[in-house]
Amino acid sequence: MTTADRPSLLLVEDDAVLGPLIAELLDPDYRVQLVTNGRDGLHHGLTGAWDVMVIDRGLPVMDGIALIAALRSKGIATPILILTALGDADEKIRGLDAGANDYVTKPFDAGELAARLRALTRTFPSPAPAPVAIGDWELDPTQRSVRSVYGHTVSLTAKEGQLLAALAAEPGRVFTRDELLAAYFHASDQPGVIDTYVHHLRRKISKAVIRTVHGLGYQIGDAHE
Amino acid sequence: MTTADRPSLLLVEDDAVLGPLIAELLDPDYRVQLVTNGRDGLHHGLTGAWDVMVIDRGLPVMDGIALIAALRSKGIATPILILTALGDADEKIRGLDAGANDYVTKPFDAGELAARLRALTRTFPSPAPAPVAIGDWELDPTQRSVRSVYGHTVSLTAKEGQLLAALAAEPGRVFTRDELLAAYFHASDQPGVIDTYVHHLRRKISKAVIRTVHGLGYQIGDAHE
DNA sequence: CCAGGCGTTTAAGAAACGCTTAAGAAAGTG
DNA sequence: CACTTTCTTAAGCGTTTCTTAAACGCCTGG
Repeated sequence: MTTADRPSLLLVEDDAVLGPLIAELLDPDYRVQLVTNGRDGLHHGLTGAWDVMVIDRGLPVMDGIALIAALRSKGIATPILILTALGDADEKIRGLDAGANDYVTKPFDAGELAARLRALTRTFPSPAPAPVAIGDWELDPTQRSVRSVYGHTVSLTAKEGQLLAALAAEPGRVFTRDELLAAYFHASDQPGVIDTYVHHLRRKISKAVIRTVHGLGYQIGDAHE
Repeated sequence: MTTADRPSLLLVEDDAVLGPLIAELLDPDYRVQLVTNGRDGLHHGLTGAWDVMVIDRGLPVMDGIALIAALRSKGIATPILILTALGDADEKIRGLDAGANDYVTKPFDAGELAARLRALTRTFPSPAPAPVAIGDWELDPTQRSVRSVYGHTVSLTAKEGQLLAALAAEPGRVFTRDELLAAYFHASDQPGVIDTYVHHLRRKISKAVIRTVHGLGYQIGDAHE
């Protein structure tokens, strides 16, 4: 997962034409995930770490208002913008009071939508991703450092952090050098780079954290204990 | 300051009829202070502790957009709603990008305005103007000076104070240059400005206060144990 | 047990990044 | 309006990080 990318946006829109259109419209500025009904919206909204959500008022399976109320009741504080054809004042009041932060009616101006999204993301800084546990250590991706269970903190470089995060993402799985290379380094790099960074990590953290699988690659934790 | 009463609302509206009308409309839910020009708006906005502001787009003495930009550049983060007759998309974009959080066009529905204000005040649970401790230093709430534990006082410029306050607001968190830039400087500024102010702060206060995280940004406190 | 492959460790050049300085532009002040 | 302070840009230089490469040691199959 790349960290310093565009903000992530969850778009819940059932219209088969409008959905992809809006997604494309927002694509230059956001990493857009499009889902087409309320149930999927709820699932993604609860499980993903979104910077902002755009939700259609009228949705199949689960209504937009109900979706927002459900998300808010679960403690999701992500800014939400309602996008809908229903423009009368009572509808707006109901949507905003359900927990939405803004309300835009179709037809909408693309620039205005973008500006309103900017205003929302500006005031709600993205929540920090959760730290990853690795044996006796804890990796904080936002800070690029690992802290041992007894308070000692070691700071990592960008590549060291990416490599460690990649391995820790699926404990027990063996990653080949080529997999790691393709995901986090330049395509032109030699597979030997990985060895070098594994060495750096072992020196900084502890030798036992990363295990070598001879002839295959590297692995973290969870072998057969 | 703020009692456990209704939230405080600063209304900047020059129309002699509409101003008192809106004030009366909002009176059941807010403690409304009405001023009728941009200069007074700026003065009240800077000196008072407001929960939310409603600002007219077209104002005598100082334009609404200019007023908002001025408030934001001084570090005022209070939610702002623009209320205006100018409804075309470009105007909205300009207003929102100047730092407003919402934009309502006249004629407006009273219930919708109230709902949008609720959405704004709900999401911003009122600022906490507490003095901030930074290592051996204490940052004055006015953000214009720091005092060391042994009485020595150093005065800061506005930007220096804002930068330090931003970093100190979340000790341990790493802020990227872009985050700091977006929050407290003009959008057109180069990220390098941050480096310059970090240098100024380190010279005025002490080198150890602000930590560099290579490739990411800057951080205060909470890293070396 | 030996040989060849594979992994580990070091070192060093290249590239990216941050620090510092200086100077012009803008804003504030009397 | 002139003066001072503050803000912003840009460029040179030093440091950290990235990548390559080569020497050395360990593992595994025959």
